[in-house]
Amino acid sequence: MAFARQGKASKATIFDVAELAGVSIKTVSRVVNNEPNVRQRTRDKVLAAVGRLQYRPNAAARSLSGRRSWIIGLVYENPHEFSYMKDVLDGALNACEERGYSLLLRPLSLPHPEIAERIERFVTQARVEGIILPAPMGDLPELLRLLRKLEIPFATITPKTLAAGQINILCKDEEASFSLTEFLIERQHRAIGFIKGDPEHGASGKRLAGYRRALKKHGIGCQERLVRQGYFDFDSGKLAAGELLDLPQAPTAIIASNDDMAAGALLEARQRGLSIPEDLSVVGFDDTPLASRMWPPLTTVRQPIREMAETAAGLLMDRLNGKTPLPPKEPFACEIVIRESAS
Amino acid sequence: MAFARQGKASKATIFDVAELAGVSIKTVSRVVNNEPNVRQRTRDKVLAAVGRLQYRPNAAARSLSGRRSWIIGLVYENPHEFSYMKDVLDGALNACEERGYSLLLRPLSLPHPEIAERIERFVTQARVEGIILPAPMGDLPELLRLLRKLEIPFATITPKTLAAGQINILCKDEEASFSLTEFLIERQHRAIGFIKGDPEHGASGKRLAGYRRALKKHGIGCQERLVRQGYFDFDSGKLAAGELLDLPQAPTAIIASNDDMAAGALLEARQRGLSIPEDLSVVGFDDTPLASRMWPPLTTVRQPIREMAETAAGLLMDRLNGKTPLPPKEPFACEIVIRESAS
DNA sequence: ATTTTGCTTGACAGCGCTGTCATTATGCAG
DNA sequence: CTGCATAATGACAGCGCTGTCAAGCAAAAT
Repeated sequence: MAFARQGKASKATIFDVAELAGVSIKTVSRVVNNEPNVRQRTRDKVLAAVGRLQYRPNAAARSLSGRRSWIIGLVYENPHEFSYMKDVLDGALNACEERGYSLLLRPLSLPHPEIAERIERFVTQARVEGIILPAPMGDLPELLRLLRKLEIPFATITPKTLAAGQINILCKDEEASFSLTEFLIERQHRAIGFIKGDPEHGASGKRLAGYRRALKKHGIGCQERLVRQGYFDFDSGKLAAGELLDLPQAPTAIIASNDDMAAGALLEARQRGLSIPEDLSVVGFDDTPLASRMWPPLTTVRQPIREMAETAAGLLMDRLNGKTPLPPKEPFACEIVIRESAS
Repeated sequence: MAFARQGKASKATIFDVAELAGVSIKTVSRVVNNEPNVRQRTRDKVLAAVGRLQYRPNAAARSLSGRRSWIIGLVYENPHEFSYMKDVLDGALNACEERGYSLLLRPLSLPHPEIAERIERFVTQARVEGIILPAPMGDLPELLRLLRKLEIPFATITPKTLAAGQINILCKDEEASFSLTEFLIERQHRAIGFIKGDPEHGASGKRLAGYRRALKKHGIGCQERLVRQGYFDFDSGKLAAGELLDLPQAPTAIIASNDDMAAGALLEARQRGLSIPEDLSVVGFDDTPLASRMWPPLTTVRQPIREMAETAAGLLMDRLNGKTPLPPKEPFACEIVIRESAS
């Protein structure tokens, strides 16, 4: 049917559809929302009218009336190196689209003096129904307290400590780190340096634990001087690597708790004239785009961040819709990506 | 159907505030929206009540009633290397927060068979008021046609061709490329290879033009065999660099139209045993985090993407609010960041 | 045949806010 | 003081949808 569509002016409402289909608006509502107890014949009539009028329910009206905003929030620390967050974003967006939700973003820089205020405004104004908290947001007591007070359900991604009564998505960080360390041990490394991640992140402790367990299993004492603090950023990785390489008996391999720090370590080594991997092996975590673009390409651990975020968002929305949550999921598996920075 | 538990967040309504302040709801509305013609005394009373009740206007009600969604959309091509988009996102988010707007994202992968449908649904469902189109979205005829039909204002960021009657944000790509090329010429390079960007992006043509103009100015003929096609991604950069280095008289410097391709070029050179910058200089565009993390750190051009996006979003919202647009802005300036990949 | 049950459908009252327009202060010139 | 312009304020009708509840109706049960 060739309707002269006159721009946005001619927006069909539920009334128009009801009239065209010869039913009540309530029935249209039922069909559009896929509610049960509508005869197939009726459903078809309505659907036809919807198609003919290009009807799209008005989100604002739906929210106001239904007291549901169909919005979830993603609260994150805004990092310089965004690749982790990009995956989280992609996953969350995907899950939202599937279920007809919208996603609102709220970047934060930590530490933030008015976290509570900012988030309260965020939640309260847009009527956000639930929130996704990628690391390290899942471990801010003040934030968690606020969300509980507001009775806003949330889903954490790789938190340090599990949030009781909420959705928590994990991955096998400890095991991955264990395997990565063994990988190095198998290649005859005995002095393996380790650069820790930001202590605020859940992954940091687990990665360290995996490293220690592997050393122990192979009868290599873990020397504390080989373990240095980093903060998941390039500069701290470079710095920590410098300390390690300054040691009287410098390590022959360095495990950095993420790729950005590994890149820093690589640079530091380079500047000292070391060649990689001949003089020093370096490995990282996360398999960011950076890892495959560096020279030499970085051996690293790939986590299914995208899927984890998608799962987190999906379970959160299911919960908001009253579906009983599945039994707690098995943590996601990681995978070592072998490239050329270690031998 | 189970209902999401409505948190305590949604408490006071405009009625409560009106009652406490002893005025009508309309007056509360006026104060909250900063409308004129309210006596100071009254305004204070209302504000006090707002504070006491922690009142936050309900966005859905406001949208429904005011026929304004206070939402703008960001439609982007979802790239593997996200740093450009991260800056766009930060800028847009910032502008939105300042003005009380929400930002909705819609990633797309191009070419997309149902662009129009997807975007129409996006716009129409959430009642998006305006859209930000970072490159290359500003040059999709089908998309622009749709938005015009829907009467949705938009702002393009570095489009190839200016969108008439809309906001267009540009930067001095041509000049930056000119300077970058001169930088190389001053260092005695005479055979300078150029890897073009994705022809769909506005920046690609301008960067090429700047390169050509610089060669011309210095009396160096532009040899077409030194210009290769790339697509802004790592692999295409590597490939193009390979072609360039296979030439009988290979270039001594390569300009890649972005950092990701420069990284690819660097890898290719490396694999041929070339050392950078002694045997080959390589420069890029964008100053992504990658640029400073590579070895050697990349000489590149920094564009103020964040500010550009913030400006785009800001002007767009101003326009939506009936403010007369400022006279067309001067294109944003770029800056060469000199590091160690060229000499 | 009549009642019961369960499936379908519709009438209607809001949800919380803004736009419109009427009404009431207030200020100021005459 | 009076009258009139103008500033302040309020009454009220929706915006487009969903929740509630009651009514209609057909098949199953008695």
